[in-house]
Amino acid sequence: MKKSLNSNHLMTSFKIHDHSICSDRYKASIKKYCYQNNLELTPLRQKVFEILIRGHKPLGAYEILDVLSEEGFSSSPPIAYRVLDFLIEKGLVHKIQGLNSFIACAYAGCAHIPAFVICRNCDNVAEVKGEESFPKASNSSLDFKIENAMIEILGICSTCNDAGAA
Amino acid sequence: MKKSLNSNHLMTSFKIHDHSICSDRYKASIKKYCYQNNLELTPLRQKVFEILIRGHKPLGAYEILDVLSEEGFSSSPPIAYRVLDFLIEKGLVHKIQGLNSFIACAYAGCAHIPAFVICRNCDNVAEVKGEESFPKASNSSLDFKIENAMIEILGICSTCNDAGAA
DNA sequence: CATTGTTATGTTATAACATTACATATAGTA
DNA sequence: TACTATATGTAATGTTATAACATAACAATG
Repeated sequence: MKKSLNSNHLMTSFKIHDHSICSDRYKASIKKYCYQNNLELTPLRQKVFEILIRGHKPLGAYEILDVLSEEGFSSSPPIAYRVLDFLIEKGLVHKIQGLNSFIACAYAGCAHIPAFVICRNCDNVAEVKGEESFPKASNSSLDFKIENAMIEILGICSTCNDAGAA
Repeated sequence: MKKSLNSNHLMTSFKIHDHSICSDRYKASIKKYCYQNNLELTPLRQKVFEILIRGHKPLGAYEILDVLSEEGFSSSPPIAYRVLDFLIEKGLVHKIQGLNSFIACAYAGCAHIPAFVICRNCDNVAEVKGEESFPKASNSSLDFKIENAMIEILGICSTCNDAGAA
């Protein structure tokens, strides 16, 4: 069985780890996805994605703009929002509504309902597959046609918990 | 067994119904809750809550402010946000993150993880209990201490679906 | 009954997040 | 060449939310 990107993602997001491994996986993942789907991975798009995968913390649009500005790119708001819209539409990035912020998809190219596990202490976020963790969110007995779902779980990760965070 | 407030809530939110029944239930519910918990249910708080329970559509803070203004109340932003913060803190109102809007709690006084079923056509929203519909959101095998969750299910309600909404 | 403390309300200004509308650039192609 | 589509650039504006400060209303206490 093929191992999906970051199959042990939940553990790594909240732990000290060699992030270059994550980073390389994300990069390979977006390149492959864009190539297979004939999507233009322009320098700007690549840059925004690269900024997002520097860590496991979601970034706000204006944080992304600050980094773009520092690194020589244009940085008026639509620059970020347009690229983010593109990446979100293609399923390469998700928006975390509760934080008004954005995070690279951990399962790009793999149909899923995203669910996020958010540590309120260290701000790291792990993505898990909603349909596995919360089956009813995608397959419900409700008299309702489900199209999409937002699942955001808040709390304290084990690392912060062990360190005694309130 | 005691019937909880709006046990058939999911059905009524999306259907034509005698809303005065819902309305009376919400009002009784907040009064009882405030009385039991020694909370001041001031005219402003009562008004904001009353505005929210006029229908099953969540309202944005500025929509609430417009109504307050029309109906002779002060209407600078903090007026609404402060009352909403109070009502949210007490569990009488929830914020729907995906819509930047607010809705009265259907299960006030009853500990629960709220989950929302949102029709993208008619904008009505039904609240269901997250821990019943999505048990893993509250009781997880994840190595993570869950404190809260936001579950928002998007799609088309049966009424809109039957009416042929795209 | 004056003082103090507390909770709630009121107002201005501004921060933070997001979009509209329009201009320019670039690449492919009839 | 000129037409088309896509991507990027920029100014202005819209929307959502909070900070900071001032006042009102009321209860508790000496």
